[in-house]
Amino acid sequence: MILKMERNNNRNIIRKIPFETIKRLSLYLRILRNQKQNGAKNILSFEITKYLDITPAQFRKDLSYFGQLGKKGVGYNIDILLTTIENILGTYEESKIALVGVGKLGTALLGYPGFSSFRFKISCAFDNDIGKIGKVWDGVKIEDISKISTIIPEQNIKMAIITVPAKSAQEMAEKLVNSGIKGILNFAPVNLNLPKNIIVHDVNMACELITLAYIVKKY
Amino acid sequence: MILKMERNNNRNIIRKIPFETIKRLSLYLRILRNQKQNGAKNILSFEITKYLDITPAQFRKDLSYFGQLGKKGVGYNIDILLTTIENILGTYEESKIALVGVGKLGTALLGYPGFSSFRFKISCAFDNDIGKIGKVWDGVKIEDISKISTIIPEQNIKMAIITVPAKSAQEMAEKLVNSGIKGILNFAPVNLNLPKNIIVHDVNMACELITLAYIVKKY
DNA sequence: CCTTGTGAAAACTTTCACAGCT
DNA sequence: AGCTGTGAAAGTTTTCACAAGG
Repeated sequence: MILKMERNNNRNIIRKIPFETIKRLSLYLRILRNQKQNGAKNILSFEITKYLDITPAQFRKDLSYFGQLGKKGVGYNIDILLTTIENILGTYEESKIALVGVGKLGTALLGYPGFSSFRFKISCAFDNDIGKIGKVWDGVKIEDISKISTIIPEQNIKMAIITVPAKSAQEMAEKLVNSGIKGILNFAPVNLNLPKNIIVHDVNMACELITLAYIVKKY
Repeated sequence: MILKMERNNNRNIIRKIPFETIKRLSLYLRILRNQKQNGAKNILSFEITKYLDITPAQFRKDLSYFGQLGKKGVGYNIDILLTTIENILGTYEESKIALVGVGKLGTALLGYPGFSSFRFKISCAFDNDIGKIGKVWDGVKIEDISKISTIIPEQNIKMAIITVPAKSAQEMAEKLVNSGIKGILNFAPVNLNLPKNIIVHDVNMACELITLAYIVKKY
C-alpha cells in the first residue's frame, strides 16, 4: 500500500512513502524521546535499531523519504529527528478521540497513559448501560449512545475507538460515521462494513495470539 | 517473512507459506464459524471476502497453499475449510497462557471472551501488588511475581501476555523466558530484548492510533 | 576512518487472467 | 456456465553494497 506522493525536501523529486515506513516512525519516536531524556544529543542508525527488530539500513531508508536528516560519519541529531517525525505524524497537535463502549476494555483504554504522550485525548465516552451513564471515569463523563450524533459534531471529533460487543459494533460504527467520524480503531471482532473513505484499523487480540501460537509451535 | 516450507498435500511440491496468509486464516475462521452457525454448508470465495478487505483471488491463493480445498464451479465446503484451518493454526487443542500484570488492561484481558473461542485459556496471572495477590478474577487466582518460576514450568505454559508498566517489562520478560516461555504478546510500550528464538508480538495501541490519525489527516 | 543516503537487486505479496473441473 | 486453482505479472518492501561527505 502506497500512502502518499510526497515532494522530497531537498531534491524536489516525487517519492512514494511505504505504509510500513509510517508505522515504524512511531517506534522511532518512542526511542528518540527516551534517548533525549537520557541526555543523548546524537544517535547512529545502528544504535536506534538495537532496540527494534529493524536493520540500520531500513532506518536510514525510512528517513530518506523525508530528506537528508543525518550527517555522514556523525549520525543523526535527536532534536532534528524528533521535530521532523512529529511533524510528519502530526503528533504536535492534540487529537480528540471518542470512545464507544465503556466495558472492561473501554475502561482500560480510558485510563491508558500511553495516549497522552502522543497528544491523543479521549474527550468523550458513550455506553448504553444506564448504570454507567452520567458517571465520570478518568475525567470523562459517560454519555448515552443517543448523544453521539450531537456531541461528536459539536466537538468536531474525527476519530473513534469501538469497544462494544460484536453484535452492536456495525450499528455504532454507522452512527459514528453519520456524525462525522473519519477513522475508527475497532476492537470488536467483526469486520465493519463502511464507506470506502472511512479508515478502519482492526485490533484483534485473539488473532494476535493465534499467529503467535502458530509461530511458537512451528519453531 | 516466510514462515515455513510445507509439503503440499496433492502434488508433493514444497511451498512457501506467506506470513500474511497465516494472519488471514484466523479472519477466515471467524467468518466460517459465523456462516456455519447461520446454517450455511457451502461458501464461494467472493461470498467470504465480502466481509473482509480481501479479494476473492487472495482468498483462493491463500487456501491453495494447503491443497485443493474447493470444488470448481461449486465453491468450498464450510466443514472441510473449518477443519483444515483449525488444523493449520492448531486451535483444536487448548493453549494455556500466563498473564503478567493485572492492572486495568490485564483485568480486561482476563475477562476477554474472544480468547476461549480459539481455545486460549489464561490459566495463571501474576502481579506484585499485595492488594491483588490471592484474589480471584474471572476464575484465575492472582499470584505473586516470584511464583512465575515455579508455576509456569509446573503447568508447562509456553506463551505469556505482558501488561505491566514499561519500566518492569524487560525484567518480567526475562523471568518468563527463564521459566520456559517461548512466545510473548507484549502490551508494554518498550521493545523487549530477548534471545532470538523467543517470539515477541507487540501490541501498541498508541502506534495504532498514530497511523490511523496519519491516514485520516492525509485523505 | 566513520556513517549516511540511495540506486539496484532481492525478497515478498497481491493481482491478473485463464485453463480446467464440476 | 460458473467457480476454483494457479502460473505469471505487477506491485510493494527490504536488503545490499558502495559512493560520498564529514
